[in-house]
Amino acid sequence: MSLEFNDSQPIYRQLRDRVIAMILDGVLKEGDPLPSVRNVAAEFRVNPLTVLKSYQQLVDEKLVESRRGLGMFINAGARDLLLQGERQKFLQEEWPRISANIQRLGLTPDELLKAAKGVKKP
Amino acid sequence: MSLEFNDSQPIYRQLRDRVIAMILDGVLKEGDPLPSVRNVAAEFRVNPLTVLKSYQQLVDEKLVESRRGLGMFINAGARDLLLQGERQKFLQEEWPRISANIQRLGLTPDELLKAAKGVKKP
DNA sequence: TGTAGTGTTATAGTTAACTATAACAGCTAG
DNA sequence: CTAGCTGTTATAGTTAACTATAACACTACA
Repeated sequence: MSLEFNDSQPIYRQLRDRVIAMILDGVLKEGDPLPSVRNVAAEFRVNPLTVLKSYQQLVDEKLVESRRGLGMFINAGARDLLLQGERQKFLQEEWPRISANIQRLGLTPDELLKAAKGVKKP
Repeated sequence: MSLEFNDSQPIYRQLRDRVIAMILDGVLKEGDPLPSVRNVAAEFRVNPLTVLKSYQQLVDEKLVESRRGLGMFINAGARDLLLQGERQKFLQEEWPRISANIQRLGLTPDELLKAAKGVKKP
């Protein structure tokens, strides 16, 4: 595992997004523990405080709960909360800028499909 | 004019993106001068050095040329350079993450169209 | 010539993000 | 109780981004 980081956003926000993706993808289910602060820090060769900061964001968003001595756990209802919140956030704050960009660059649906994450038929 | 800034990226990069958008949109054509460092700084209530930094990025990318005492001017071929470079950059570095996100959130083409920048038929 | 507009550099200070290192606090399995 | 895993806090230092203020260098134009 080496998943690199983008310099377009602070690491702690990228870590947060990664957990959120895992929840939405069902990799992490409600009640599951997050990978421990120290483990993640070691895995990505990052400072434990940076990981902690990303996890505390998730706590602030009511998505996970922290139990001292035990770990951080995904709250009940976290996925639903996300499907509401993140959808709105994406549609209102990110997508308008992105779609404007796509038009500007004259990108076609075909090109976009080919460049999408998982190419359906290789 | 008050166009606000996003906290997801440094201001100087957002300013750079704004100029690039203007070039792609044809608002700024080759040979045209960019709005002056001081003007932009005043307009967005931002430090002149921040604006300068964004402009110097554009110089590094061979998109504009600086003539001391005169201003900064858009290079010949800038638009073509962009249509090549930015397309690749977008398709390779941004779009995969974005399309994964769209799938994850279960967003439909219909919702995306409605939320796009310019709503075609209101 | 001088003035007003350009880009550019210098100095210096604040804040946020990240880092290293270490210790503290709580839980559980042996 | 101890060892080993959790989260958490403390201290302190580096770097990038941004800010304020000022001066310098160059060009066009009246």
